[in-house]
Amino acid sequence: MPELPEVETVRRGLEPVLAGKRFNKVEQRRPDLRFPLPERFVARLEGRKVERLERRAKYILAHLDSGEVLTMHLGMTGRFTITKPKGNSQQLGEFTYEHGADATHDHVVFTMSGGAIVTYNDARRFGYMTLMPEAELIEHPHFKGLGVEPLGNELNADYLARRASGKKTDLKAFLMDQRIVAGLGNIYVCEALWRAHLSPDRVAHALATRMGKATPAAERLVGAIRRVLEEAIAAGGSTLRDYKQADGSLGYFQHRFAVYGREGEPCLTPGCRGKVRRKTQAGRSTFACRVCQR
DNA sequence: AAGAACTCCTGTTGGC
DNA sequence: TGCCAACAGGAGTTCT
Repeated sequence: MPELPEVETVRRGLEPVLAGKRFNKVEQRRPDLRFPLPERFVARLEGRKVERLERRAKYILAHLDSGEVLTMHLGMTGRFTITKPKGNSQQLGEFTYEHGADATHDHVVFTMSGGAIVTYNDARRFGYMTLMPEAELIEHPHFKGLGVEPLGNELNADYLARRASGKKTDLKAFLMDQRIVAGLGNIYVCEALWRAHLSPDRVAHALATRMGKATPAAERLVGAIRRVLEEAIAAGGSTLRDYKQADGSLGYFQHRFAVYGREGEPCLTPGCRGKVRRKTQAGRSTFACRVCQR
């Protein structure tokens, strides 16, 4: 489900109920998600304190006082629900959800020392969790080849140009590749390419000159990626704030997309007369305007 | 060996 | 209304 802005929003929502708190009780309701849950999962968590909660790419990382790190990936449909001691619930995910309404896909439940009950729900079970000593994290297959954080300084036009150099794949696949830029997904790749006026079909190495130097297209793309992610995070944050005083429903993803999900509708580029088209690339829907994205 | 296709799983949606 | 194919914010594995 979530891309970087959604994962970051979930992290921010979880932080106050996890960071500095202990796992008083951990319920594991099935042996696996996408992969088997870690060995002795419950025993290694119970009694441990979360020292801090970080995000890397689309992973949420809980650093524990045992020296281990709990990593959580939400896959396509993973979500966390926080139930506060008073009984009202807060959902960090896509859909409105009344806590307790349907526990069919509630797979892991954390009861924290602050009193919050944090439930991981994942219908498709494409999400996963791992638990390992902090030192092993950088060598772990999930993290080792991960590309740069798009909101950090490492993402710049020269980096993109260098990584794109010689790559014959198209820009859509290039940007979806977590080894290049970590955290983008189908929606934000479509949105960033639209903002940069670049066709998803353009060959990736067109971002670089023959000398491997960045092109104006690479510069535009970097700016577009940063801005769309920053705006989305800001929107997620404000939604969460509103929610705290709300009654139990959360319209979480209210961000307005320029192309994603807008097949057949007019392109929003000022002065452009094109329509948004949808096509399938690598089994995923790509939305783009053929007129202003070249 | 890069690049594309296939796969895991369940739920929702839209067309007939 | 029912049925069924298509599709869904991901990414590891297996192919060509």
